Order: sequence, then structure tokens, then C-alpha cells
Amino acid sequence: MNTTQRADPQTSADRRRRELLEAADRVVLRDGPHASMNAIAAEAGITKPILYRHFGDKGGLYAALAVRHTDALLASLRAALDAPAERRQRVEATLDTYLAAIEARPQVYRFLMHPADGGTAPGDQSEQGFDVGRHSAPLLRRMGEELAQVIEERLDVGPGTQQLARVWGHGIVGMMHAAGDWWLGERPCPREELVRSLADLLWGRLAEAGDKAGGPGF
Amino acid sequence: MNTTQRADPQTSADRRRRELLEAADRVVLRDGPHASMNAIAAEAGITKPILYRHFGDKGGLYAALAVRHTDALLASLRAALDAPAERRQRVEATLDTYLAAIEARPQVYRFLMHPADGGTAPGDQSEQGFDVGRHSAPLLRRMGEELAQVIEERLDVGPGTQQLARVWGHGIVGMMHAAGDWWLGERPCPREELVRSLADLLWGRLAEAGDKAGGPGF
DNA sequence: GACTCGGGGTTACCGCAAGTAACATGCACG
DNA sequence: CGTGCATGTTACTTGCGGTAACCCCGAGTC
Repeated sequence: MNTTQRADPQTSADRRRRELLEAADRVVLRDGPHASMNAIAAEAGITKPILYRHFGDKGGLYAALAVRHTDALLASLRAALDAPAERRQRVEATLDTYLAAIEARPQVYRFLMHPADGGTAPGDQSEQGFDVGRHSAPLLRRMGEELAQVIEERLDVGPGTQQLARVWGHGIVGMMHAAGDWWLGERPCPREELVRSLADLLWGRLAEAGDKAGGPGF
Repeated sequence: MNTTQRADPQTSADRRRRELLEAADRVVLRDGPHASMNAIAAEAGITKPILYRHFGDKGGLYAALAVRHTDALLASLRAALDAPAERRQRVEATLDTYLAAIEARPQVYRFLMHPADGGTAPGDQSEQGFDVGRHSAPLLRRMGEELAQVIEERLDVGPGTQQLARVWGHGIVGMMHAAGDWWLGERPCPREELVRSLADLLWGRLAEAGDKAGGPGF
């Protein structure tokens, strides 16, 4: 270890990396996900090649950015999920936490939801074009897995619980995401109402509801 | 009207437009959503400016492409939604139709799920950067609205039905989407099982399930 | 027949962003 | 001193979206 003026390169590089991420964050949040590497470099007071040395390519930088925000959001979701209360209460709290987050910082949300887009590099010929479905943003996947784990740990639905938990985890997250996205765009109702409606859906109110008179029933 | 050799320009332009869309479809399905305008033009046997004359810009072309596929998928979903059967049956049929579609043609699916991305043109200064949430692919929105309408028409859940229907419509579509995306990537189970699990979720099995012994409950 | 007119087409270009050499500088260590 | 290494820069290449300017040819008109 070097204790003179020159800090050891590991720590120094890490600090620099964090600074660069801060700058990138500012730019991306200001200009949207299409911010250019030049712009980010300028904001950080340096030039492009340094960014590339640190993050490889644009995808790398964005991935690093996404991890930061994703971690933060996941942490608060976990807190809501772990609160000591009735199940329904906790589900509502989790929904509300997520919605409050995307409401408070839609730019972050929009950035995080951008699909990875870095799967197939130019000139890939191992697979013809792209075959897999894997399209969703990493955030959605991570939230889905996280929720799946919580469900599996705490719920007992007989045999096949594990499988069911994963399906439900991803399904619920998707429900939350799509409804939230729509709500954020149209703002048709206050947040609590949305939360209640979604929880009602999960509580089977759709299945129980009566048919409207006259129609063939739903 | 001109009945000589020269067809009237309207019809002719429409035919040409369809041909161009066919070509674009082939390329996009082969190369992914990043297919270049040059490549598409080449596939159609012409050059770029013609594409721009017909579709304005890349977004226009992609929108036209998306509308075609979206219409097709929506039509088959509507059929499943309208089949004469029990509610649960119909829900399962609809889920299965969607999943079968994305399973059969993941490239189309992936293309359709790409967010519009054309909202904020370069140089937009009416809003600072981007504020709204509106991120999801048009397909998701349209499916959500469609389902919402069906729910509202056929279900009676007392006052506020309309609002509830829209929330549920978008929520259910999102659930279907996220679960389908995950399933398509990992293939952890056969399709019918996924369908059953999702329907179970909508039928409130999560809410009814018992806590696992020992934990604080979920 | 000469002359314009308009649709379909092309070449050649602009601007811009990602990514990459290749070169320059400062600081520690032998 | 010279070597190594991290840090930084300028200047370039490549590829894409988008456009301007020109071209060709069949049709109608005088």
C-alpha cells in the first residue's frame, strides 16, 4: 500500500468511477436516455475515451447507472415488503412504494425501463439475428425474481410452490409496471385509489364480480 | 379516372406502400429492430429517399409496421375474449392465445414491444427534456384499453366500474406481458401450466394462500 | 414535334454519435 | 536518468438517419 500523496490506483479509480457516474446521471436525467457520450464526458469535465476506458462502451455505462438506481429502488421495496402488518397491508404498501417512486422521478423510471438493447452486437452470427424473447428491462426481471423469492419464502400453496411463486412474482411486477406506466401518463385517479384497485384485482375481485345484465357474461 | 395503362396514382402508391412494408417486415424480422433504412431499401430493391417519401422517417415506417402486427394480434385476442364459455375458460383462452403468439414469433413480439422512442425530437425545448412516464410499447397500451373496454362492458362491480375496468385492463395485460417475457426467456414450464398459474393469480389464490409455518406471514 | 409537368428514382452529401488509434503528460520507483 | 503506468487529449474512422439536387420518362397540351 502506498501512503504517500499518490493514493493507491484501485481506490482512486473507484472514486473517479463514482464521479463519472454522478455526472452521467445528471445528464441522462436531464436529456433522456439518448444523451450522447460527448455530452456526458463534457458534464464530467473530461473527454470520451476516458468514459470508454472506465465502462467499455455505452451499454456498460448505462448498465452501471441502472444498477445504482435499481438497487436503491429494490431496497425500498424490500422495506415495504418486510414491514410488520397484514398481508393486504403489505401488498398495498409495496405497490404504493413503487408508484410513489415512479411518480417522484419519472425520468429515472423511464431510463430504467429501457430494454437492455445491448444483447446482439453488430456482426453477431452465432444466432441468426435474435431469437429469444428476453426484452424487458433488467429492473423488471430483478423485481420479479425478488418478489418471487419473498412469495416462495412466506407462502404455502402446496406442491409446486416454487414454480408458482416465480410466475406470480413476474406477473405481479408486470401488472404493477403496466398499470403504473399508464397511470403516470394519464393520471386518471389519485395514487391510493390505484393501489386499492390493483390490490382488489389480486384479491380476486375480478373473478367474483357479477355479470352485467343482458350480456353473455364475462 | 384514367383507365389507360397508367393506374391512378392513389392505388398505385398504396400498392407500393404495401410492398415496401413487406420488405421492411422481412428485414426487421431477420435483423432485429436495429435494421438500417439502407438495408430495408436494399431488400425492397430501391434506395433510401423513397422510403422517406412514403413514411416520413424511420418512426413512421416502424409505426406502420407495428400497426399491421398489432391489429392482427388484437384480432385473435378479441376472438378468444368473445368465445362462448365460462369466464375462467375465456380468461385462460385469452392468455393462451397471447402466449402462443409470442411463442410462435418472438421476433415480431420483440419488435412490437420496443417503446415508441420517437416522442421527443432533437431540439425539443417546450418541455425540459422529458417528463411524462409514457414509455410502454403501443401494443401494450392498446391491449390494455381493449381489455378495459371488454371488462367494463360485461362486468358489474358497482359504482366506479369504469375506472376499475381500466386499471384492471392495463394491470392484467402487464401481468401477461411480464410473465410471458420471462417465460419465453427461461421456458421453465409448459404453456398450459403458465396459463393456469396466471389465472389462479387472478382468481385470488395469492390472497387465500396460507402462511408458511414459522415466518411472519406474507 | 417541342414543351412543360409530375411521379418515381438515384447520387452525393450533411450532421452526428459511437468507438478507436496514437500521441502527450505527470508522477513514482529502480 | 529512464522505465512504467495511469490519466488525459486530439484527431480520426465508420455507420446511420435524413436531405438536397438532379435525372428520367410517360402523359397530356399547344
